[in-house]
Amino acid sequence: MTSTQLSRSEAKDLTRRRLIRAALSILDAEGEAGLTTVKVAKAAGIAQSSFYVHFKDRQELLRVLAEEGGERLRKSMREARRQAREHPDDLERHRETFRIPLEAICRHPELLRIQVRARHDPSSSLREFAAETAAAYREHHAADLAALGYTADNERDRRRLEMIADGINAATNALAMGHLEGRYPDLDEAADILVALSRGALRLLKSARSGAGADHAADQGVEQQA
Amino acid sequence: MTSTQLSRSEAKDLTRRRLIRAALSILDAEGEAGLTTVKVAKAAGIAQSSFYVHFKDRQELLRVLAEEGGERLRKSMREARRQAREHPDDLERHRETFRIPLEAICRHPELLRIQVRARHDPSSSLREFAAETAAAYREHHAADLAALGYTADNERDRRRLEMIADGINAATNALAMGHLEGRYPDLDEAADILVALSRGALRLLKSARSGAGADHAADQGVEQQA
DNA sequence: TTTTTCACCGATAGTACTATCGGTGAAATT
DNA sequence: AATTTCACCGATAGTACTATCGGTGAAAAA
Repeated sequence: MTSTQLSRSEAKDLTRRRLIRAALSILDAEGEAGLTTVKVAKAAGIAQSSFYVHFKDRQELLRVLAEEGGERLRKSMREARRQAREHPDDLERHRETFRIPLEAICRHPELLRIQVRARHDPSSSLREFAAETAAAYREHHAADLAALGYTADNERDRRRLEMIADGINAATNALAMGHLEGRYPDLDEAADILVALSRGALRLLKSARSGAGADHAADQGVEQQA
Repeated sequence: MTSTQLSRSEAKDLTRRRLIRAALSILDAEGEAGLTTVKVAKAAGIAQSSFYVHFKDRQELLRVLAEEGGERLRKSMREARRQAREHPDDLERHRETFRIPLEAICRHPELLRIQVRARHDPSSSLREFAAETAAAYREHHAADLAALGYTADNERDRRRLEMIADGINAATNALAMGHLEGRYPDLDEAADILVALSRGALRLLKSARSGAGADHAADQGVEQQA
């Protein structure tokens, strides 16, 4: 009953969408090694040879998946930032900055899984994409922290801010994964942990501004001042 | 000139070691998909068919690699803890707790890479091993934090401690990777960041003990708690 | 010395996949 | 209505890998 007589190009486009959707699902479920033209075509309901009507070769499918996935991720991140910024309360904004990415990951865990996997697999065709995505995440998170009022105005602080963002980012992924695996039932609690982690690190950053030169010799005095 | 007439079993053992060494190197360089009996045998200097003299099949090689890798990792971790505990000074010990794992990772980055990769690859034969290793890391880190004086004596605190350990662990990996990629030249600085991150989170843990009004979690009425 | 063992070899059957090719019928164009 | 286009099909060549098999010579055992 659904078929409203499709034009040829509409039908082709639909098939292409089915292929991509099937590929994404297989990629998540079986990994890049399990993503074969046979499986994708079968899952999309066409002959294996017809796969090549839509993609030049297997590589091109991977490339398209990377673009699509990247676009979804970026969109998801933009939306998350927008939401977080809306909160008027300072503390609440800080917390939202961490809770929303957690939720975003939990909404599309397959994208993160695929990205993390590709990032560490030297044989992956998606490696470049994964590296870019990871870098974008770092910068994104660094910008978030900066938006919370922790500006870095010299080289050392900028590097530290990037390290903190990198670490918080990794922790966010780990906690989101733990939540999905059922180990951490409460996402809000995970957000609290992230807020607490970032507080400690950002205190280091703040105090660094007042301190003098020597790299880590300085932090011996850091301890916990009021 | 090196050959001191080896006995047959000695020669076989040597070949086996060569196979394992070659396999580990290929696994790191090309990923699990690139690890073929052809490549491993060739790299070890024997015929492809002779591979089966040493291993029942490809799976068994993977299994052995997982065991060997796991053993090395555990040994490395044990040693790291031992060293960290030796430091008499409190602050220094806290710092060593984070610096030493960083160094351990940098000494054997291939083991972490392989583990992380396997952990996120559903098609990996090493997945179970990777999951166990990751769990061991979490517990290990939680124990380290407990050793620093942050005991968790109720269910909520234990769960939080585990989350913190998980997050710190992920951050440790991320910073070590960043160091290896050349983004963070100074490992000591990375250790400082980790100390700072943990400080903030552990403060949350402490304050939880003193009672009611922690940051935000309290308002959820979170607790069941006997 | 004679016999047995066995680590290693080359050849090859079997499997799974990628990518191409010519054919087909319905949609689109003329 | 006649013609062209093209999404899809089945068949298949080509490639890369796994795993087995019988053979060989030197070490080990008798």
